[in-house]
Amino acid sequence: MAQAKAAVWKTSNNAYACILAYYTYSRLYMNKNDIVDILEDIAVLLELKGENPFKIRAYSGGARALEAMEENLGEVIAEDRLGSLKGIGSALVDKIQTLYATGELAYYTKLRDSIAPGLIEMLEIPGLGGKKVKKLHDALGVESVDALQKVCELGKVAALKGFGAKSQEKILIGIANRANYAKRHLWWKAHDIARPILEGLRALPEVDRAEIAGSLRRLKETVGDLDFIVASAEPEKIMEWFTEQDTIQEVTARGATKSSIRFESGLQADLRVVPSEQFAFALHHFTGSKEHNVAMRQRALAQGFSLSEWGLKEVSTQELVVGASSEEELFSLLGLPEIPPELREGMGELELNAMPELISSDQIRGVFHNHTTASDGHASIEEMAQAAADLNFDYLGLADHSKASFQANGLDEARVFRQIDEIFRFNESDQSSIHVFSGIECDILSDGSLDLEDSTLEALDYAVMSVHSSFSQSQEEMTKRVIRAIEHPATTMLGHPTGRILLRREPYQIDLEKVIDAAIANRVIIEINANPSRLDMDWRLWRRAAEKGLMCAINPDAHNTEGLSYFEAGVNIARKGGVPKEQILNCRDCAAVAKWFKDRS
DNA sequence: GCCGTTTTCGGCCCGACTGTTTTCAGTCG
Repeated sequence: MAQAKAAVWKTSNNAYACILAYYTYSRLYMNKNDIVDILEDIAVLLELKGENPFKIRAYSGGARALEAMEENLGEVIAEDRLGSLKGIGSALVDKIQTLYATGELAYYTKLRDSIAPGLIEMLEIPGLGGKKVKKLHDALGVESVDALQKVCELGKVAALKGFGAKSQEKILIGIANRANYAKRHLWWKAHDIARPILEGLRALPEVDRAEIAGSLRRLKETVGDLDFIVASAEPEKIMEWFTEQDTIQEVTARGATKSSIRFESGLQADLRVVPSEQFAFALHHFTGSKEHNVAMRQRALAQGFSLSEWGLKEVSTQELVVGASSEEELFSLLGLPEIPPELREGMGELELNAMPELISSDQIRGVFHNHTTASDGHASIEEMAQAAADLNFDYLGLADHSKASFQANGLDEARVFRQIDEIFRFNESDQSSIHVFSGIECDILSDGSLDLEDSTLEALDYAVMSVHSSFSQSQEEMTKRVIRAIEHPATTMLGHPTGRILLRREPYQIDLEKVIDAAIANRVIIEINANPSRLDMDWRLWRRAAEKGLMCAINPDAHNTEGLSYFEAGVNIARKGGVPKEQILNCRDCAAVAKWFKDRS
């Protein structure tokens, strides 16, 4: 349901008008994902209409069936095979074909027009579903969140049959916290909250096993909520411990085997306690992703089994197959090698012949692209080097800003040479337990030229080139600009290639396919900027880019000593992208790195 | 609205939890 709500939000009002105009005037066929969104919208709208729940389910089921279909939609329609998909009957065939061919659907337009947009927004309030929203609308004439707040404050909701004082209070709290609750959270911050809870759970004597599931376990860059899965024969005591954590703002559900809590940041956490024999299945199910689970269930069905969080059943007899004590065994029951959680995104991981070897943090020998007090950092060369040594690194790269980044106290030519000198003296001194490479984070100016003289860049060990200005250029201009910088002989690495700030700033327009090809052709490294708010370049692009030969560097972009530890977030992304260690510069020793800087091999 | 079929319509995934009601409806995942 959460997904259906999101879909409505996505295609509501103006957005839908844009999609419609796009397909109406472009003579393009509507793509599969837009049709899936519309089917999900219809399901939500029907819910608000108080329609037959099975009809509603038929629409969301149809959306899922369409989404899971791997073949080309145009071909399937042309060959008249749409109706043979399970979950898509004659009515949906008609609607999907109409949408595909015209981009429009009168049934949908009429349905949308009959429902106040405010009602869809009301579904975002926890505890309110289609039926309750309909009741609030029918009984009290409520058509917006604002109106709902007013009737709650007047006590009218509590007087409604089926509601009560508690429901009214919950709605008011839900309205007040709506922005927070809808938020996603950076993996790094969510992990900080989750780790002590997981450790606490594991320390309880009643707990056999405990894991964190969901997108946190899959190492997604942002996380919606936390899912803890625990194996135990005594759920009561675990529930008690979980719901009495002092970091909790609110307990939103507390049952015998399932509880939900909310932290001050708005982050929600669910805990499920299952018997030990179900643990592997529950952990796998709640780790997801949804797409991965769909693919797994399809594979099971093809072998005569039905897979769920409870276990693996024989379809013909409905009897449980022999259990699995681990996820590895679960995968093996379906003839698969164990797929690491971070690869479970429904992106063809079931079809991989061999699982890629994923790197680990202890293979990282050092990091590049970090700042000192010379520009906008908060620690000196010595302090940063000591912090790097404390992390057991063999080397540290320092890359302060160049002069165009005036706001960051960027270095001009003279200051660059002074810093090179300081780093040289540091490396020669007794206090250096690790080697410091002298680098720069040089601005790529708006025309693609570089912010420092060639002779200055050549005096450095390496140079990271980054865009820090003119973000609103067209995709064509930006792509050309960045590729020009990549083609400069002094360029060692490209910094944060899209400039995105997660949950805050969209990436700038850039054709990364072309950028990747140019980087490969020029032996230029693209970084994984490991700042938890960036994680740029995105993991979704890495598998294919690495297969084509792109080199990677994991760069914490640290502005203080603590920031060096962000490299762990970059390791997560390299794992998720399946980048092999041979193509990660940080996995090489100091001499090999120096060699790469010299001749790029 | 889909499916399967005893072909013309009945059943549809389901368990956990909350709140309101006192046996159940609605929400959530």
